[in-house]
Amino acid sequence: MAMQKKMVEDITSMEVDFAKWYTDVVKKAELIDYSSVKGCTIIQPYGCAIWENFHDILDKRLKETDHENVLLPLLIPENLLQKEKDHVNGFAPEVAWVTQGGDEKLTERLCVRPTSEVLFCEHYKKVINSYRDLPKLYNQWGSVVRWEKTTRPFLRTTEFWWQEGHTMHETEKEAIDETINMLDIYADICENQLAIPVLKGKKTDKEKFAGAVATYSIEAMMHDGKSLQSGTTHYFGDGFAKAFDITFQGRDNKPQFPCQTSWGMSTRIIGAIIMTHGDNDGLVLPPAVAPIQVIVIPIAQHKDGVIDKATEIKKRISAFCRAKIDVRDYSAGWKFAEYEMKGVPLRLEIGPKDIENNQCVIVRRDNREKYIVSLDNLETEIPKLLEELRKNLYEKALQNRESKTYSAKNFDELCNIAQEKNGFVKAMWCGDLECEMKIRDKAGLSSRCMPFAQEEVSDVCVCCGKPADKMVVWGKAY
RNA sequence: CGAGAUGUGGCUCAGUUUGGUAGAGCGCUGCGUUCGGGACGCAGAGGCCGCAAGUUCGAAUCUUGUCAUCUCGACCA
Repeated sequence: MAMQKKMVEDITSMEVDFAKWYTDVVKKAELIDYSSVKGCTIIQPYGCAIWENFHDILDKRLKETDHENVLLPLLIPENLLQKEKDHVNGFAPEVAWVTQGGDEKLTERLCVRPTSEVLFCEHYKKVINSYRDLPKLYNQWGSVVRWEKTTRPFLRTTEFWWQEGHTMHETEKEAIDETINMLDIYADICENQLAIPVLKGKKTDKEKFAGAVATYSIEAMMHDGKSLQSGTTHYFGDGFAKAFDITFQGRDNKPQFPCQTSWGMSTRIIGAIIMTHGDNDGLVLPPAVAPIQVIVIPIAQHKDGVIDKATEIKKRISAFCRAKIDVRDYSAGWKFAEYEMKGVPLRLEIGPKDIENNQCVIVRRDNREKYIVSLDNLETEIPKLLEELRKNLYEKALQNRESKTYSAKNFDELCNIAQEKNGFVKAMWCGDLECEMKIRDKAGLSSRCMPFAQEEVSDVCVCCGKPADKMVVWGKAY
């Protein structure tokens, strides 16, 4: 009997070690490679293609809502960064500095942008003069650098790619609406395209962005019950505008400060996709961002006409989906495993018997269900299956979240849940930082957000017992 | 940043205790046989042993430093 040889492509199963499973998937699916600088990763073609698909989806939504893309510098002079106190204090520990140009020491050091608020402010000061210049709805696609102590592929890297929207508005209401509308767009893309259910809510003061009046986020639950902040929007009021002396002449002919927002989603979302949908065979990609939606695999491809027929089918379905054909000289089984690892939503097998019967076999990645489909029906069946797969991914993710969501009325309950389970805990909070800190230190949970969809778990704070009317979702986070 | 672990062909690792001139499996290349769930045979190619300094006649192996990766913790818009 032949010895079963060790498969180098083996992926650690999630139940054994979720963290290792994650890095195995990231590496084996060839999403990223490490560079020689700590926390800096190379996003490989397959990972990059996922990001590009995400980029296209979001960019389209931004343009539909009148946002314009710009490109700002990578470097920020120190004095500029210093202008807004809270902001600089928040970011100081994690900025990288350029101190030398060629052989010459710089008279003023330059920071590599950790985010671009101050750059946008400097520019907005110049281009905003009248209420007629507002709103300004700018967005930038680019990368930023944050010198993190602990890094993990996609989830927290030293350099990461993202979009950062920075907008200026005439009124407070308009700016607040912008932060909420953007959060809605983020949530909509997550849920309807990426099949990731999210909680929309407001961050506590402790968790909010340095310099913001309010921060909102969408929180997604990963397969292991941990939370991943997957998109954020900030309302700044006129704090930055004052610090940077940005004024415009109002409708009343008087100088006024505009109100500002910023918001971003990053390559971290790829981590969310992996940890929401992936399984022990590797990635499972939602069709909207899958670089390959249908992989065509010719069976017994050495036989006459098989490759021709498969190529013809690939060309035909390319009209309505991202399709690829693999005619490499690997066994069919090898290819099956390969594309399952890469999370390709649908596999289309076509062999001599199929050709004879004018049919093919389509297999779904999410549940391995096999369908025998007439070649006459590909145009209707493939989109239908892709959509069913998306729905199923969403349902499974939602079910996972719901099965790992608990509620606690008092501190003991909260601690017990935190001790025994991984997941979200709904509990009331009085609003005091002290209670939030105690919950972090004693229960090991941080506040994820105060969901817009509030529920009254009880009427007193889970920590101090004083009257409370805010429900907070607590959890462990990436 | 604290504690621990690791770094040897593309990948997974052995070799380090006791210093003596580098190994295996997989992958890769070529040819042939296979081909509906990770096929097989034969023949090949491929390694400044993370980097730097030191000890030594001699270092993958010992010493020091440094960089990176992983795990846990602290930190983390």
